[in-house]
Amino acid sequence: MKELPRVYDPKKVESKVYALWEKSGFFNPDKLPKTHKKPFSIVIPPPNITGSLHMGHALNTTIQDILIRQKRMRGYKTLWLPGTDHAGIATQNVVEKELKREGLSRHDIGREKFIERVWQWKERYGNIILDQLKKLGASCDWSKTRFTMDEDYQRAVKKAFLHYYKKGWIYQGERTINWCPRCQTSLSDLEIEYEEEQSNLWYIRYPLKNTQINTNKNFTPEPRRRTPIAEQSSLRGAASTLRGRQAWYGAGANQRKFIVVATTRPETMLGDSAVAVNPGDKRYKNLVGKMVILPIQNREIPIIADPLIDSEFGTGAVKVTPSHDLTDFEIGLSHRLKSYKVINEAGRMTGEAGENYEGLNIPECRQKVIEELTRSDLVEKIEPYSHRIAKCSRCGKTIEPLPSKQWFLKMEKLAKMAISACKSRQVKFIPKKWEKLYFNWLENIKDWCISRQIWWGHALPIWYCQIGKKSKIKNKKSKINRNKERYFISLEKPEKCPICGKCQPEQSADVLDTWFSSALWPFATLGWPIACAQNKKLKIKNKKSDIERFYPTDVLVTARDIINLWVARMIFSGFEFMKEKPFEEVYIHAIILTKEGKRMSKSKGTGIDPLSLIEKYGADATRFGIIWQETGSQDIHFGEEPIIAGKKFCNKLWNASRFVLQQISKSKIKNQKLNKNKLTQADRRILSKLNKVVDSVGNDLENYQFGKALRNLYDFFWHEFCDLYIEESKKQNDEKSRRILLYVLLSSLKLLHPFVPFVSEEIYQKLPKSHKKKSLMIEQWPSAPPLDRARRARSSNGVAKIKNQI
RNA sequence: GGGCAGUUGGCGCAGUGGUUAGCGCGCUACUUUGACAUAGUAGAGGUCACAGGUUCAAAUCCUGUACUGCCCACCA
Repeated sequence: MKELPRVYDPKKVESKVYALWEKSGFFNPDKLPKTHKKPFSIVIPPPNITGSLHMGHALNTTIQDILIRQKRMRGYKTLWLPGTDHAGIATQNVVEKELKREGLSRHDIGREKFIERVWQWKERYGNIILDQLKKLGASCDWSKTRFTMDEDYQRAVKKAFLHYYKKGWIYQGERTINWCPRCQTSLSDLEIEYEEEQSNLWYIRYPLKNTQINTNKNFTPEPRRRTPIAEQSSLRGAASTLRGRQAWYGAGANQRKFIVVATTRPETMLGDSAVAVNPGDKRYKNLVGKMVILPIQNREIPIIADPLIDSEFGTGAVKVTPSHDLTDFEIGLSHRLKSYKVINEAGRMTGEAGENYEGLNIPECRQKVIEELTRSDLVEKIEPYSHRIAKCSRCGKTIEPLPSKQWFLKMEKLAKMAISACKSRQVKFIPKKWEKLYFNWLENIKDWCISRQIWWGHALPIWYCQIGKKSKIKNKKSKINRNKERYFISLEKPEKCPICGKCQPEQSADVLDTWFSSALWPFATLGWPIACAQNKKLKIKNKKSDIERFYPTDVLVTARDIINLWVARMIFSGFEFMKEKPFEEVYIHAIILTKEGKRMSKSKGTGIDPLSLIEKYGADATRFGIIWQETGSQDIHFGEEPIIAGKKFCNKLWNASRFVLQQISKSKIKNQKLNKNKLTQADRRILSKLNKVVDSVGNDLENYQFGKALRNLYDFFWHEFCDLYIEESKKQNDEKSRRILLYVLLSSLKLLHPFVPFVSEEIYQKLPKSHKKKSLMIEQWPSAPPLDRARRARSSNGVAKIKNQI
């Protein structure tokens, strides 16, 4: 036999071994040996096509690969279904950036050309991330790769939309929603991130009706008094500060001239519809129902009482701007307030803001408003204030709440379904503590704004009649909405308009929230709805479709940040469309942070690229190092040291194997039983320790304790096998001990394979033919005799049963 | 404001009641012996955040404190 190199070189091995696996076909459940019957399936959390592998993916992928490889070796018919997500806004932004380098915007080339451009981009770059998963060793069935914008998938999405629509759960509404002025689209609450920012809290005087205010343009106000720090901290808000100032809170309401509101956004006062106080706030009791004059706009607005107001904040009186604040919108609804839209979709002031302000951007307008109010002596004071500003999670720009016509999905019943699925333990979170986050969101759910004003995504299957607005409707039976705008639902492009019978209807310009399509992932990828429709035919032929065989899937592996964004939505979608959970278990793994415990971020340069780790240390070492640090759902402060340990370990494994291979080449190893009586103390010890590790690793993997399993294996292999037994065998130097060497090595390779698949496979392939199958992937997972602690404790007799297996 | 984690040798972490608290990386000394110097052998290094309590026994259970991190929420 050719001498193996002294040092394990992953570069020479990995691509070769991966090619061997792909050629074997064993990634595909239907090409596994016939003995693999019981299905075990995982659908991958589809990475964005814009993504490139980061540490989170590496951890996520490695865990799934460990599960799949282990189950495959245990004889399951394993399917790990890969794919990618079209990632609406993210992808659109990337392509827009590309256009920008050419000096173009998407509007320059138009919608159709733009979408074409995105597809081109996808063809070129969209599968990069999947190739990167291959570098890690992922044993996905690539023949089943799916994309959330595949033709079949698009059909599934439309079907789902229609389903909800028929149930009456989809409706259109004018609401104040989160709007990103840069991405030019609505965003759901979950697509928003908050950033702490230093700003001010402005205290503004709103004159009560019938109060003269100084509108003299030449009036010079007294220098503004900054509230001394001591006073600020000793007093909660301004209420107490002002209490002493008879002018505002004096003995009788009659003496008051103003009500003071506190705000972080003075520019929105141009769109105020009311001033609100808490109903229980005694300070303002007599003012509720009175009118104030909104400065600048000189509009009469009421003082109202609403329980949403926190009387502890500021002065306890708050300006209400239904158009530009989500809470204010709610208040506006319940008090039937008029809504003034003073900021437009581009983040500029509208005509409604007044001609002096129209066209200004937010900071300009803010400054101008403050100047104007100061001139009229209506600024009570300005306090420095730090608060959290809503930012677009895709582009990082500040969110602007805006009133906008959007499509919503009613969440009440869906949320209930998702809650009961988990309460009844049909779907289990591991670790269980994450259920809390899930319940918390579902129990306080709002309807889901599913429309987005971008171009890249699933178009809403909604069509508008072009002249229907004017004509009367006669056909009442059709799915015609009777609002001002006439629209209908159609999965295909309609030949002619069912409403007016004449026009060429236009499809809605909106697309669906990316997560609407991701929510269908576990079953849409397996062929829903087409495969479900065909199931009857297949039954006659005694065949089963993928969806029948592999749905529900066994486990979903993901991180906590998308529990609500994605996991919850998959759960209710599964029940709604398949009448069945999408997965039994949800394993929530750690998040990988920098060594200092900070978020890894590309822009800050704190990220570590797993590909460079693979390049430097090899894929096995990278997997090893990541899993080594995975201990439950404790966040990982990522250090490179364990990867170095992984590299060393691979080398150790390689060299121990070299030794064993040398030994067994001395004489032919026969497959016959060991004579128990001839076993030495060391023989018994290693066999017993092997049994123990088989047992514990099996348990650890069942319980998703990957780091623990790996550490157990490491200790066993390095310290028990290499340090003790190999050294001992050198002394023994007989056939029996060589047989034990081979047996323990082979067992170790099997146990280690899910963790370090490349090196273990490479070594396996070097074993004598009589001792191996086509690939380590389909070797039988070792099994230890049933755990018998009592007996094992008494003596090292655990070896009794194992000898028959050698 | 609410919730959840964490605090163990230089660094990153295991360890959920019971012998001298372990591991990786690093460090010190010696060893190139015929698998491996990406190694072997030996070793240094920790009052297990702090304060109480439960117990025959606590890093481990309970209570509180401090610090750090994360998440959620309609503090405008």
